[in-house]
Amino acid sequence: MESLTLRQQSILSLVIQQYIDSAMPVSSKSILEAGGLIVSSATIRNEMAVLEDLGYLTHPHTSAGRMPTDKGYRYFVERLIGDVELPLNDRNTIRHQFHQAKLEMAQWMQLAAAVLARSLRSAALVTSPRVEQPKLRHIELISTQSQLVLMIVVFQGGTVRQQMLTLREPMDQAALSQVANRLNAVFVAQDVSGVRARANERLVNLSDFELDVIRLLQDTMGGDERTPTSEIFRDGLTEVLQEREFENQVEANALVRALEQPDFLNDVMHSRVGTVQVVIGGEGRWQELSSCSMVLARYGHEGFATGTVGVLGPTRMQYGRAISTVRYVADLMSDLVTDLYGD
Amino acid sequence: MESLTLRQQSILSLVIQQYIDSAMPVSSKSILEAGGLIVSSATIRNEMAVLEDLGYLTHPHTSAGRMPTDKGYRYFVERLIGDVELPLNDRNTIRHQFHQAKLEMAQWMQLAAAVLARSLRSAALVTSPRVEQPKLRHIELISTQSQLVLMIVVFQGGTVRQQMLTLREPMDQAALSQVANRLNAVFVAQDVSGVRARANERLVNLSDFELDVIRLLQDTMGGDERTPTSEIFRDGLTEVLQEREFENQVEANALVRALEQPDFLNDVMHSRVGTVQVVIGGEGRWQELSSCSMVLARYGHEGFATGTVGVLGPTRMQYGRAISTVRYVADLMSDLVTDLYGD
DNA sequence: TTTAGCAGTCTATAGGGTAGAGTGCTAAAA
DNA sequence: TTTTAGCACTCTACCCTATAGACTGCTAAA
Repeated sequence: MESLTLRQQSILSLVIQQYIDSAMPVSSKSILEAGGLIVSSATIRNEMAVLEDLGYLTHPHTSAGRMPTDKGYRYFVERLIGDVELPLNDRNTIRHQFHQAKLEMAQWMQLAAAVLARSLRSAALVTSPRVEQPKLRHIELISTQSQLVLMIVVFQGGTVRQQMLTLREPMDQAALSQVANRLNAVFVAQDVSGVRARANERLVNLSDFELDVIRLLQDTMGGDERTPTSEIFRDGLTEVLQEREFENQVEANALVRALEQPDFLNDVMHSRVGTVQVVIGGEGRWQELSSCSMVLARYGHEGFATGTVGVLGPTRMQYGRAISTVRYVADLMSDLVTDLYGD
Repeated sequence: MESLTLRQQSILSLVIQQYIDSAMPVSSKSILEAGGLIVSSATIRNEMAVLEDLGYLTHPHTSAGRMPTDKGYRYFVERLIGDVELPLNDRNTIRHQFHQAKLEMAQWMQLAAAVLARSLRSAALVTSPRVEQPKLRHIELISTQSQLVLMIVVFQGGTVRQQMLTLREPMDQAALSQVANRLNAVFVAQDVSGVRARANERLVNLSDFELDVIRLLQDTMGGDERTPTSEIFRDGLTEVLQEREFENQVEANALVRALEQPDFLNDVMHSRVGTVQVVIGGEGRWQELSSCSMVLARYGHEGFATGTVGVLGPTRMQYGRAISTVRYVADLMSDLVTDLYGD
């Protein structure tokens, strides 16, 4: 990333801000009129040509104004916008919206998505917090039909997972409850490795059915990485489809398809590290997002339980506002995780 | 609904079928070429004019072919398509897709939506089964932080709901477990009214905290109708946005907005009665769906636990295939409900 | 009641011409 | 060396017109 003169930085900044507002290529004259610079439009044109040579701006055609490239946005995000905290006013509005919700994780996540979507007029994505080493809190076995059992597993922190398993021979509810009690006595407060260790210790004493349950329990506790343990909440698809760049039906479809694909989303949402991260134009990795940017933030407590919140909009996005809003919502979510999961 | 001559019925049917295929107004000549009728195009034109007078067809402009009105589609669906069972081939394909899933309700519903969406190239909607009079199976209280408690309620049939509540004064986990045990002893196997009755019987013996828990329990069991107890699973938004009628961005946005609005969906999905129901053009009730049709079916067991599956596409929809596919998927889901919830 | 034939209607498309918004370049000014 | 005025040049967006062609609706005959 070359270093730009102050004047070049100002011009780049002005071009980007105007382009974000208007979605139209920006002319040298309109930069002049925006004030702030005391040079002629010809000088601005020269500087713009330089910025284009350096790869920060482009041209749709000869006689059109300039618009930012992904590299331009990147420079803007990393060097030109100060890292402002969200104004008190907005903070209050957002906190107020959360205040009305009951203390339930699922509700909060849906709400977080809604708040982000409406506040930033973008699509919003929120993943549920994933506990790194879940510990068993309670296991329950429920007979539903002669040969079918519903297993309900509650983890510390309150995550609940349910799973069916089939019986080789019929068992009544009393027998099932007895098994559940035995398992609870042994495995409660253990994580996956603890469960494995304790199961191995007492292999001889376990019935076939108990072994089945334990195997399923281990699966549920994170044996296989393929099953994503976190849900994804979405909102604001409408908002982002309003934008100019998605008037074109093909682009719009590509975006909708991407946002409908759980695999794709999991990929995107789980690859984030650090506090707030800005992904511009798919960053070469996700072709579907070539005209989109994402602002993502982790929430929760590293090494314990973490999730991701973020917004997705056109590259022509209000980065400053987006970054501070996403960060603020992530902080609120972190507080909630602390409340729900303890310290 | 006037009665049409056989020839009028044939023409209406042909117009609709061709329009569904091509999305273009259908001319008298193309009806002639489709074969089946041994009359001239002039006669067909006359009949078309009659069908237009009766309200079954329209005209975008004078020199264009005919296209069906909502009334035309309605007549077609109710009288002109025989009620065919889904071909064995398709049945097998669909059953095969479900076969791979584990026996978990949430997974099945997501899968049902995916199967419908792909099989019919439409948006698909599936609501989770709602138990009419849920009975308590187990209640669990988990301390997360000094003043916060997570309540987990398991209903008969395996539905799980979680809810937070705040303590007036700190309690440790042992105390909480004791409360949970007492409540389980009293309230297990009761429905809402049972819970209310038993709570009233022993009001004097209950602590403030226990009263709080019972109140929350009653809420959760369906005290207030506003909280929708069923989730909605979606898929295939992409498919439906591909259709010609949604090239127009305004229409497309209206549809996306409608499908993002939980209230709207709840309204639509819970208002169905009967086996398979076809809603054409929003039926005057839902303006957002003016160019859409829905094919909906209930699944589960009436008076016990029921949900809805359905697809949403342009009014120009393959009704025959849609009806038999939706019905077949609903039947499969009913079987699953029987398996999971017992008879 | 059906049909051939034809006039009339409307759309979709292509061609051509123009205004205007912007740039790039050149040569003079600072 | 940097900045600027001025101007030629480019490209789009828009409007106007003309035309081909796809259908219908009507009329009068079969």
